[in-house]
Amino acid sequence: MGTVSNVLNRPEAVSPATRERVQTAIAALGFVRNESARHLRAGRSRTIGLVVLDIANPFFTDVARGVEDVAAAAGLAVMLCNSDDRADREAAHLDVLTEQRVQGVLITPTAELSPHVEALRSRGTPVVLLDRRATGPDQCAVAVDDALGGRLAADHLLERGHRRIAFIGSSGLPQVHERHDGVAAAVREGTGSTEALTVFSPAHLTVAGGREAAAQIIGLPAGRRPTAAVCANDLIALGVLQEMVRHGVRVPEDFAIVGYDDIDFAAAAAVPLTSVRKPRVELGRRAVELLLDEASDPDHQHSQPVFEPTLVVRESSMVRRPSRTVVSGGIG
Amino acid sequence: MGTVSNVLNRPEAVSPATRERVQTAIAALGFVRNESARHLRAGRSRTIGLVVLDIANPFFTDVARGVEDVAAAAGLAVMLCNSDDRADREAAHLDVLTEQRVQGVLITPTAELSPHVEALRSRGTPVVLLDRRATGPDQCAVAVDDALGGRLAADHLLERGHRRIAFIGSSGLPQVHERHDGVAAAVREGTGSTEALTVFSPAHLTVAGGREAAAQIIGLPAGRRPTAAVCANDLIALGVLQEMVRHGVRVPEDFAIVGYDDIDFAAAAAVPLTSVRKPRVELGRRAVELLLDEASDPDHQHSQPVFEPTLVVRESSMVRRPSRTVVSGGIG
DNA sequence: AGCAGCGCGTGAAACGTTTCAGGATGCCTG
DNA sequence: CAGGCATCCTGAAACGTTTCACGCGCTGCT
Repeated sequence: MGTVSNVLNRPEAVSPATRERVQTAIAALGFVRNESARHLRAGRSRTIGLVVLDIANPFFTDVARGVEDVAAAAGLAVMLCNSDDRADREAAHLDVLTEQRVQGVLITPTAELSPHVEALRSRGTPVVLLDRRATGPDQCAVAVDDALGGRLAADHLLERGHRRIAFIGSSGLPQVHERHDGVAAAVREGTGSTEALTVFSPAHLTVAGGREAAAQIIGLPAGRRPTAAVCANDLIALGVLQEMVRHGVRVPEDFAIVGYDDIDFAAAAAVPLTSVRKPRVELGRRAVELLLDEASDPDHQHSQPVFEPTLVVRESSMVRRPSRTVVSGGIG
Repeated sequence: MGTVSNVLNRPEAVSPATRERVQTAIAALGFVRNESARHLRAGRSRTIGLVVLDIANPFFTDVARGVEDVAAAAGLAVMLCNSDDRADREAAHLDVLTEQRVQGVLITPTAELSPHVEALRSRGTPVVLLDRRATGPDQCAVAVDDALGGRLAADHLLERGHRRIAFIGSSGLPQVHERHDGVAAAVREGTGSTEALTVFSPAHLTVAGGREAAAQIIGLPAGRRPTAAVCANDLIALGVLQEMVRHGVRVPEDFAIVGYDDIDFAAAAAVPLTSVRKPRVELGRRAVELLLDEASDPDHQHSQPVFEPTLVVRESSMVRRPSRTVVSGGIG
């Protein structure tokens, strides 16, 4: 009935008497609007999608918190989807979101950019990349200067006297690649050598992945073993820490560790972790703001803010190496 | 068009030629079904809601993983909602889920059972309580025997010689209350005294809440200070640990800590945490299974499985107190 | 007193899908 | 060759909401 709709949406257009009567009826019947019907009629839904790489990584739950705050304030529901860094799961989630005709999608994509993302955009659905740089100027993206982050981490270790450094992180993700490049550049400039950096690529960016990489490092002959590691995220760093401790390798005395993201658990670790801090909640908030603008403003200008990370120094890297100012990464 | 619908839903009812033709057209136009229209017509949606107390608590993300696994296998999308232990946010989420006519809701409710939950059930929407006992026989619930969990934790500490024990957890949540009761019963039986147990109720079941309680404990005169704590969850335990370490209190020598949930980070803590393990993923899986049964089976029998927790002993409680077999909690 | 205009309520159409009755076509059988 | 039947497609109705045109009755102005 038209009047009911008016009572709910434009109560001022209904006489007080009728309004009252309708509201009583609504309360008595326990009537609740059917969102699907509203959506069907309106052509636009009141939901946005958020697709993350790993829901078990507190970094992403913090981002999600920022997303939910802003979305809720705008009256939007959030569908939180976990791709687990698998393209097929990501695609499946994107299909569902497409069928639901969500108003927009925030996504930290898996390694390769799925055609499903393009399909969404070509339908006119705004897509904002999260913690990932845009591939072109025609879309919004909220990113972090990961080359800088990598550089901060590496410079810190170099300053402490480390001359054989490991970078631990799978190679697929561009943001991880950027971190690696930052580390590599800093190490090259700091040591004059390209051999001072060893790269380890565990299968996943998880605690288990960290343990796996640490086991490899421990397996190296002492002379070629790195004395410190920059990890692609804090989960890896925690895994490395666990495995080192388990094998009696002292952190930071025998091996220094720097994580990335600065999740809350980094500070609570067996040895509190030095980490590269990103504005987690703010990333999420900002991403939704861009999404909302793109969805509502007809002459929306795409925007690609890049946040600056900072280094938070804690115990896991707080030792100065005996100062042999050897420049090349030779046998030590 | 009816034929298109048939091609998508009952392809065998369409001649191969037409089928082919329609599929080509679908691909060419990038046609994607409108889920809202399907839902409107069908009367039932293909979405379920999951409302958790704290998305930043890894316990709940592990539960969510179990939920997603089973839901995805059944072709259902999951709306993950975070109530942050606030009744108003929970109510808002439940309203949204009601408007979306979700097929069912899994919820770990805040302290008091919201009337919104009853409203949902009276509309015929199945609601399964998660990590929470049912209030009556007329609903499904997946719970853990938290009295047993509390008992396991307390017995362990008593066995190690502790005679003044703290329980740290806000009083509002029934599951926390049950843990407390288990601890209290064990302490009473083990010491013959009711004064051996002190309860601390931080504002939230978070790391910050743990720090808050630890500060209180540290503030007590040495003679009345507990020598160990059972925490209502692992986040609290981590907070307690941090604060103790910060104040130079040695764990476990000066103060033993037992957590609850056994999240992955418990093992990675500064001092690896003894914790009461719950089958996290399994809780989620089971909850969805019950939900699906209730939603589809006309003569569904409500079921209220209770899982048994186990104690995982780690370093945070691994010291035997000097064996003064004092029975009452006197000045020590 | 008559009419313009306003305030409010009514009813129908439309959103995109599924379902189902009905109709067209062609084949088989008697 | 006619009747019956199976196969496949077509068209209309329905889901619940919003929107919009319309119409009714009242107020106030001339």
